[in-house]
Amino acid sequence: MSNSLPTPAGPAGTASSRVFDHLRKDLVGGRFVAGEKLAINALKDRYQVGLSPLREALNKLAAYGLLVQENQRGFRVPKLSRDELDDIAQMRLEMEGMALERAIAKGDSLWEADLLAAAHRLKRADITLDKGEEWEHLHTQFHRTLVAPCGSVWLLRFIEQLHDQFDRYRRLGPKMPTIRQELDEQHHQLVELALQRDAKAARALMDDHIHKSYEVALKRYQEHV
Amino acid sequence: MSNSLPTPAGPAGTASSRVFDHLRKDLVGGRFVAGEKLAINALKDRYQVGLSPLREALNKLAAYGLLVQENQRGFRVPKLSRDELDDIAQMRLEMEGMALERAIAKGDSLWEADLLAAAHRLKRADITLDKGEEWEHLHTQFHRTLVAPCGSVWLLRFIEQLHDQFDRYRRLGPKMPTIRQELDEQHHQLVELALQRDAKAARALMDDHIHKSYEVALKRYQEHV
DNA sequence: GTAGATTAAAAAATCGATTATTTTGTCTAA
DNA sequence: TTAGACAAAATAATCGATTTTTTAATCTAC
Repeated sequence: MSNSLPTPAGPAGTASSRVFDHLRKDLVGGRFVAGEKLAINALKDRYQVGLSPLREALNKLAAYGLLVQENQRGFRVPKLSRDELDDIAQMRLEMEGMALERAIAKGDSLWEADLLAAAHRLKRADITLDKGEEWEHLHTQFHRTLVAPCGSVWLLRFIEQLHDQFDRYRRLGPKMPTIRQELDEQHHQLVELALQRDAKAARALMDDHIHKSYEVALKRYQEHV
Repeated sequence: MSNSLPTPAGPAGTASSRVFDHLRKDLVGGRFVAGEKLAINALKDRYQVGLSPLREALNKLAAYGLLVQENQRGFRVPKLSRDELDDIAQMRLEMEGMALERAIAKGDSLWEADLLAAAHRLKRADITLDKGEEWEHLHTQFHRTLVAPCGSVWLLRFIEQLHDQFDRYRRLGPKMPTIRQELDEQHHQLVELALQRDAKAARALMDDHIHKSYEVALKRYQEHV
């Protein structure tokens, strides 16, 4: 996939790619206030990095949609809005539904194994009572695995981007264990339907899953305003 | 649309945004060889800009998908492939079809006027025998106008991105006047169907339009390899 | 000859300082 | 008071030089 975003940079990566990954996580995880203007000098200290790599990371994040750049007045965290949340959720419905159907048509047995593994890891992390980012990462990974063999690099790319945007809403507040459990069960049902190659039922469930997630995100958003 | 790419920066914009716009045009217009490694120092001279703003522009283009960035080894122009062209075309079918249906459902009379105007300008430019980028710009503008009132910022954003990618293939070689005329007629038929609010027929025509464009792009790609 | 090590040249990434622009605060005149 | 002008401070953008890493070239041991 020659066009995908750089994979997370380990200790060997450049300063720019490391701060990009870190900032992306923090932006998606709600560590910044929506609408906030970023104080570049403060970020320099916070992420222990020089001005040049920092600015390069900020530029990438702006092109990716996690920041807004205004000429001569730096970078801000994009505002949140009900309309945009609705937009993002609807786009997720269309695109992840499409991707899931294709993945079910194309996925091989290696995919089946990966999917089971991803679901298992996610469930385990849930039991181990979610220390920080761990569950979030495995959750992202699960959804990524689910649609991975859809055959379209661009579809996957857009879905990833939409997930990041969606999570800015979903992760506004603290955990909601009640709904969470319901959503977790759907993950396993999704695996089952995928293994049975029941595209229609899987898509319906995916729609429901996204819709329930949307309700969580909307509640968070409304509480947060 | 708080999240869209920066609008073209006039003389008042920053060096970074100006070189971004320029590079974007050149990349889409096939002024670079696919797969080519970019010599940053050469670009500095070519675009008359310092290293910092240039690198910021390159970073944005990489996040946008018009460049590939490899840690510690700079930037390259993405390779072209048949598979990717197919992917892009299929995504265009799905997304522009969706956008057009929604635009027809939502567009008001101002949109109708804009659409007629955009189509007219495009036709005129065609008669005036296309001096350089002019036709390309009006063509982009026409397609943008067509789907503009679809109501989804993210859908529009993705379509824009796909157009840029698609045009890397379509604009590989010289003009093809024969097919071009056929495609130009479709632009007017699209306007007509849009004004009649015939979503179904409009979408069918759009599918055909994209399919014909795809055939042009594919031919160009195959000749170019 | 050829794989592997060594060095020299080139290129990428980063730093520290400078310049340009915006923002803030203060003052003045209606 | 309050709109507008001005100056001072803060911030953004850019430059030029330095450091780091990769690439190319050369050499050596088998």
